[in-house]
Amino acid sequence: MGRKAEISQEELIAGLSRVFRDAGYEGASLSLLEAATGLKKASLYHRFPKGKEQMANEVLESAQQWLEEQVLRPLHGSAPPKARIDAMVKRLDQFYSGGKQACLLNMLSSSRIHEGPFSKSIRKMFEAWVDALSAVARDAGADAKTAQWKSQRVIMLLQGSLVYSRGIGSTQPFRRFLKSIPSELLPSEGVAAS
Amino acid sequence: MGRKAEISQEELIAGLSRVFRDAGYEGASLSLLEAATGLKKASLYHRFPKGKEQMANEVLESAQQWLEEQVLRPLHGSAPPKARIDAMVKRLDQFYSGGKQACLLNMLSSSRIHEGPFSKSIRKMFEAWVDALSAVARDAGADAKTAQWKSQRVIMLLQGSLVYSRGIGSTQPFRRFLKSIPSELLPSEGVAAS
DNA sequence: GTCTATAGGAAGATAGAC
DNA sequence: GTCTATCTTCCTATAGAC
Repeated sequence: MGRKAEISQEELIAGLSRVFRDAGYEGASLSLLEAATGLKKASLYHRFPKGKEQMANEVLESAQQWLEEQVLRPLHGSAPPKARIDAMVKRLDQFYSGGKQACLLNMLSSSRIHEGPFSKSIRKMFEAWVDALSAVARDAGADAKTAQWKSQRVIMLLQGSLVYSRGIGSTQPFRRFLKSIPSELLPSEGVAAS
Repeated sequence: MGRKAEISQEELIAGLSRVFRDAGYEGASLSLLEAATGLKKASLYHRFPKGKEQMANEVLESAQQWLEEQVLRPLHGSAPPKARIDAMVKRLDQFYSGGKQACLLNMLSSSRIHEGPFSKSIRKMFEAWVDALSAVARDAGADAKTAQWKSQRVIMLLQGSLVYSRGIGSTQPFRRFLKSIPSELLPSEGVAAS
């Protein structure tokens, strides 16, 4: 076991993640992954024997873990709805670098690799996220159906604002969306829960 | 000049478009493009001497033309706001095959090809679309700022609903979004314009 | 655990027959 | 205008030295 400046597992995944997020699965060539991690192809294969697909899978798992710990857990907490939402907004702003970084769930859901080895994880993440948001909306007084609907809208607006921001070359739509999240999920003025 | 069952320019572009829309730029290999069009690589190069990038460009131009003729023109028309919106909804449903087909503006805006030969077209299409929607919202009584805001939301929801639909493997979010467009753009009950 | 070197194949692109 | 055949480059993946 060598010592020296071996790259940490965390930094490694972070580097790979950056590439997958802005090039997509097919666009993420081993050369780009080399450049982003500072590791040579052969070294990447040492850590990920099953190659690029395994790299993408571990990046996705890492994102899943981040989502659960940093977003879903706070959302399911017992703080007031507004506080839970504010916590999520803060994390999202960091995670997407204020709108400059794309979402893995978008970038990995096309990959023509036999209809998708990532599909299942992606679907589960979307569903868990919507569920967590629904819980907040219900706690804020919405009925189940309304809560679900509002939550799906927030997820769609998140994805859409990232696509739109990238498309027009400005992070403004994403940042505006972040600020609008509370009003998307919480009841409008004067509507109190029972 | 041979006769026979030569593929029409329209069908050709349609075939290429399908591939770019569900595989993205990097994922759209010449083999896939061959399969989708029935033309061999060399024949594709005969029609598109600059190769794949030109194919993507012409597909994008064709989408732009579709957008202008089928969506922007009706939106800028003189029919009642609700009718103009309904016309757009109908076209969108066809164009995205009820949510089964992705949007070029999303799928082509990552391509790592020197920061994007498509960026300019994509930005212009987004902007033109938002402008057209804004015109409708203003005609329905919204002030300029509100109209712009609502229009951007519709575009984000469109993109987001497609991403989300693909992610969870169901077209339901897209179809629900389509039905919600009028209420997104038009003033809510009882709020009359001056 | 990381590297250089290279195998093996698929990708984008071209030449030239028909 | 379309094809088969070929070229070159890039990609994924492996072998083996250190």
